[in-house]
Order: sequence, then structure tokens, then C-alpha cells
Amino acid sequence: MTVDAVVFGYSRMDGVSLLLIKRKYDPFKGSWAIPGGFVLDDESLEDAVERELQEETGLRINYLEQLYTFGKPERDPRSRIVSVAYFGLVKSTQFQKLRATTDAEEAAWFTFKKLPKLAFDHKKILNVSIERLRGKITYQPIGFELLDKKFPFSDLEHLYGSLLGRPIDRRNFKKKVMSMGILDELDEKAKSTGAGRPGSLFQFNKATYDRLLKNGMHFEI
Amino acid sequence: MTVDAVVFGYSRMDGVSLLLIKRKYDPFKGSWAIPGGFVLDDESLEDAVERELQEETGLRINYLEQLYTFGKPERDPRSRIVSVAYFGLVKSTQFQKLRATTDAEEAAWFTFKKLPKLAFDHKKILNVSIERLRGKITYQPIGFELLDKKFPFSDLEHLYGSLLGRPIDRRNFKKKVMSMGILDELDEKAKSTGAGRPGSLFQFNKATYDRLLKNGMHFEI
DNA sequence: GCAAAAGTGTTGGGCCTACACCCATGC
DNA sequence: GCATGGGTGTAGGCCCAACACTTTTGC
Repeated sequence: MTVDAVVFGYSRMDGVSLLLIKRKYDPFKGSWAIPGGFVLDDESLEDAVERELQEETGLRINYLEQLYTFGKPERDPRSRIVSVAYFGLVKSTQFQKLRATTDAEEAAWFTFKKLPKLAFDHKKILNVSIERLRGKITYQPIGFELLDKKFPFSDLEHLYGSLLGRPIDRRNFKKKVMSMGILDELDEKAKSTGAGRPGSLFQFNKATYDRLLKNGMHFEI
Repeated sequence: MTVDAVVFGYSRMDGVSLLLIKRKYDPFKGSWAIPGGFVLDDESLEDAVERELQEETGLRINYLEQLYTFGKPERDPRSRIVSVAYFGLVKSTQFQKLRATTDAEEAAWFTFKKLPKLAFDHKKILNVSIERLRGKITYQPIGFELLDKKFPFSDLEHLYGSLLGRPIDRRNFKKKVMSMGILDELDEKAKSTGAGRPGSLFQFNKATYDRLLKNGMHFEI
């Protein structure tokens, strides 16, 4: 029994990126792989994921959900190993921090366009994750988990645009999101990035979202 | 490592029902439980589910997908056992057939209103399944997997009505489903049930559905 | 003929899409 | 002042929800 964690991060520069580690031991020593490892006898699957991520990358994730369990008898060359894959998101602020420790020579972020070859069946696991992420952002407000606590509206727009792979109409998108009433507009402007007019900062209001959910509200982009 | 299979069936009489077995051995000997068992060393998780179902109930399922993996250390009193739960649907024709064999004294269908107390954490597994089923029928055409190959339109309507727990407008529902173009109307009438006018029979056209999917069609009820 | 279920259209309102110009800032 | 990105409103069309009477069958 192992757990693996497909962790996504986001930055305005690079768009959505994937967290990988370089394997320090055989099999696949030196290959890039999704972080993960064996589940201890007395820990839950979620605890195992968070422990492994902490050990291998030093990152603390912000959102975690179970993705899928991969159990083909031949998926690991050592022996029969079933892996429960999780799907995680980190806030943009955490995006830079990375620390290499005992189980991995290195950990790094990769954009989808510059992915290295992955160990085991991790490419397959990644594909399932990307599909899940793409699907899920349209009916659950998980996009906010990738942004800072306070963010300019254009960050959200760029995130959705890059994930959905199609241009988004700025006016319509903002109208739709704001009409849900789950974003608070702050009395604060983003600091200028050197070009263009700074926008207001926004903040996801989870309390309001939960309340609206209970009353039958339906998030959809 | 075990697998468990939450299997749903449907009949016009009883609505949606759940397949359970009576446990023949400890722990929970004599309790009703979701069918399942240990995964063999050289078989895939899916093969294990189908084998266990065949052994315990004699039923062959028509639709199977992975649901969730339950791995709390304390979920099984014997030892640390992680269970991959699957979610299955059987056609209405298969609904009656049941055979009790080696691992279970008995196997039977239960409606949600008459559920017995379940072994292990199976109640929790069931709840996740029901949620998945309710959610999924609105955006994937899995409802047809519960009906016969040929069915009167009202069966589909009753199925959706009972799963969604709200009345369905017959005219609007039929308009919507038929406009997707994934149902063929046959030159054949349902045999009379003793009351009311018999309706035409319909058949789900998977080939058409797959073709439309590729072209970006979006199933939604 | 009566009870039970199947079949069938229209309309009004709301929502979604398409679309372009001005504003604030840094250099 | 110019380049860059932020902010904003409207109109037309489409889709969806609401709604009731007639037809066929068994008894």
C-alpha cells in the first residue's frame, strides 16, 4: 500500500504547474516522479499523504481529496503494490517554497508543457488528475485554493482560462462569479506589477459559500 | 486489501434497491453487508470485484466504476484493512436472479427505506455511493444501465424521479431527453400491465452517444 | 364508462452570449 | 504620451419551466 500525491500549483507567470520529485532510490532512481510512499500501519491514508509530502518536499497543502486507486498487479516492478492517489492544491504563496530532503534528491515544479518522463505509471495518474482538475473547477469553487488569500480578479480569470484551454470573456465571467456572492471585494488594490492599472483585491468567502450551498445554490462556470 | 461492491438495481415496483449479503463468518457473522472480499495477489481490483460478486451472489454486473478507497486504521476489527469500494449497476432483468453460495448464507435486495444494520463501515460506504449515484445520473447517462435494454419511457422518468427525490415534469423531461438524440424509439409497444395505455419501447443508443460526446455534446438532466 | 397511464405544444421570462470603449498606472 | 492591463453595460436570442387535455387500454 502506497499513497501518491498529485499536487498542483499556480503562478501568473507559468500557469498551472505540477510538483515532482527526483527519485533517490531504485527502482527508477534518478527519474522524476509524483511524491508519495508507503502507508504506515497505524496512520490513515490522508495522514500518510501529508507526511510523505512534508518529508519529500516540505510543502503543506491547502486542499486534498482522494483521486483514484491504481491496482494493476504489474504496475510496480518490485511486487504487488496498490497505490491510492490523492489530488492536492497549494496556494500561490506556497508555490515557491521547496525543500529537498531524505527521500528525494530534488523537488521541483513543472509546467504541463515541460514535463519530464515519469516513473511507474505516474503519467497515467497525472492524466486522471488533470482531467479531474479540469472537470471539477467548473462545478466546485476549488480554483480559489490555488490563488493567494487575496487576489486580483484577473488571476482568477487567467487560471480558468488556462485550465479550460479557451479564452474567457472578462465581463461575462466577472458578472457570473460576482453574482454568486461568494467573493468579497476588498478596499485594497493589488500592488502594481509595472504595467497597467492595478485592480482591486478579492477574497473567497467560504462561510457564505457554505451557507448558499445549503440553500441549494449551484456553483457552475 | 479488500474490494467491496455497492450494487444498485431497479424495478418499477420497488424503485432503486441495494444488493446485500448475510455474512457467514466472523466478524459480523449474521450481519448484512456489502458484498466483497480479499484481493488475490495476481488479479486486478476490477477482477476481484467481479469474482467476489459472482461467488457471493451469482450476479453479473452491467456497469462498474471505482467509488472510493476507505483506509482508516480502525475500520476493520481484525487488522489494518484497506478497502477499495466499487459502485455497480445491474439491469432490471438481472434484478431478480440471486444465488447464495459459499461466502454468504443469503443475498438479497433492499430498498433504502428498509435497510438493515450493516457490518463494518458499510453504512458510510453506502452513503458515499448514493451520493455518487444521485450526482452522476444528472451528467452521465448511467440511468439506462439500470433499465432493461428496451424500456417504456415512463420507466426512465420514474427512475429519475425516485433518485432525484422530486417530481419530474413528464413533457419537459421527454423533450429534453429526446432532443439529445441518444434514445431510439422502437416499433414496439410495452405489454400492458393491466392498467392504462401501453407506451412505446425505447432503447439507449450508445454508439450515437459516444459520437455526440466526441463532438462536444453535454449530457445533463 | 371508468380508472389508469401515455402522449403531446405553447408561451413568458430569465439567463447567457456577444461585443467595445474608457480609465488608471508606470515608464 | 504611450503601453499595458482593469473596469464596465446592453440587447437579442435561446433555453427552460410552467402548465392541461386527449387517447388508449383493461376491466
